[in-house]
Amino acid sequence: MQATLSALAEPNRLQIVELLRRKPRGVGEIVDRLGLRQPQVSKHLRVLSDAGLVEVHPVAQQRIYSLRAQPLKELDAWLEPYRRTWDDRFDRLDGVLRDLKGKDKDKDKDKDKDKDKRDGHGT
Amino acid sequence: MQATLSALAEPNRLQIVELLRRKPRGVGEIVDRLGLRQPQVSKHLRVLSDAGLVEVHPVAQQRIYSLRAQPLKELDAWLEPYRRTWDDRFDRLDGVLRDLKGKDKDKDKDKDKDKDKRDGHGT
DNA sequence: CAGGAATATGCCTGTCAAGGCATATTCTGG
DNA sequence: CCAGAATATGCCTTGACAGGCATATTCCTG
Repeated sequence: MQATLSALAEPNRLQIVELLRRKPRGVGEIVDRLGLRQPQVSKHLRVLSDAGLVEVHPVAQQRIYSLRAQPLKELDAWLEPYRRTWDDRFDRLDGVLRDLKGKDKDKDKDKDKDKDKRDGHGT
Repeated sequence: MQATLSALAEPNRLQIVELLRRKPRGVGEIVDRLGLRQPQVSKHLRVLSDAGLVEVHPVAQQRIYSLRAQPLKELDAWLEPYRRTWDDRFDRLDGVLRDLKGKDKDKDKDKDKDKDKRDGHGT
């Protein structure tokens, strides 16, 4: 996840990924389309490859790079819990604010703290 | 999109976001939970804020930060075209490879290549 | 108004990553 | 084996950025 995000955070890399979304392509074609230098594209592809975002298939002296679905699926899965809150959770801010304003000394115990304890974030 | 990805690419920032997914929190609480130094947390929150990922609500001297849905929704939307290809498109690699092997001077039949003259970096 | 809590900012430093460039590497055909 | 195409690597330089720390700022309370 972290790896996926880091890899996609680079603009050129993101473009490469978007380019590969259509179909697999050789390095030269990517160089051509994005107007980048060949070595740099190779390096970006390396990073993407290390992140598992692309895979390569040699054809003669060419290397055809194609997208791998898994990392993006994981990103999709990561978004899942957020999707769930988009509807009702976000506007509970008011409640929290009100709660904070009406706080007193007894809150030192943090009664709502232990309920946060059980999270289970997997990334 | 780019901004969102860059912001989330930083591990601590990602953790902050995941922390805020549960509910809005003040800076101090984040500092406490993640074991980071306060100034650094403030800086990360600043970045997240600039990226539109969080918003702040002052309550006395406290600043309550909460998640904003939009950027994540956009990320979700960005994934949409990929979701579509996860089923059938990715294994068309064989076809492309076969195609490349059997071609001599026949370039790709894509026609959107004339607009790749752009040098800028785009979004 | 003073004191103090909660945050934000400024400055400095070390690290790391991206671009540029030359060159190595791999593969094909003759 | 040689030449050449397609791609990868190594080295160097520079800029962005995260962390550390001191300090400024804001706001509440007595």
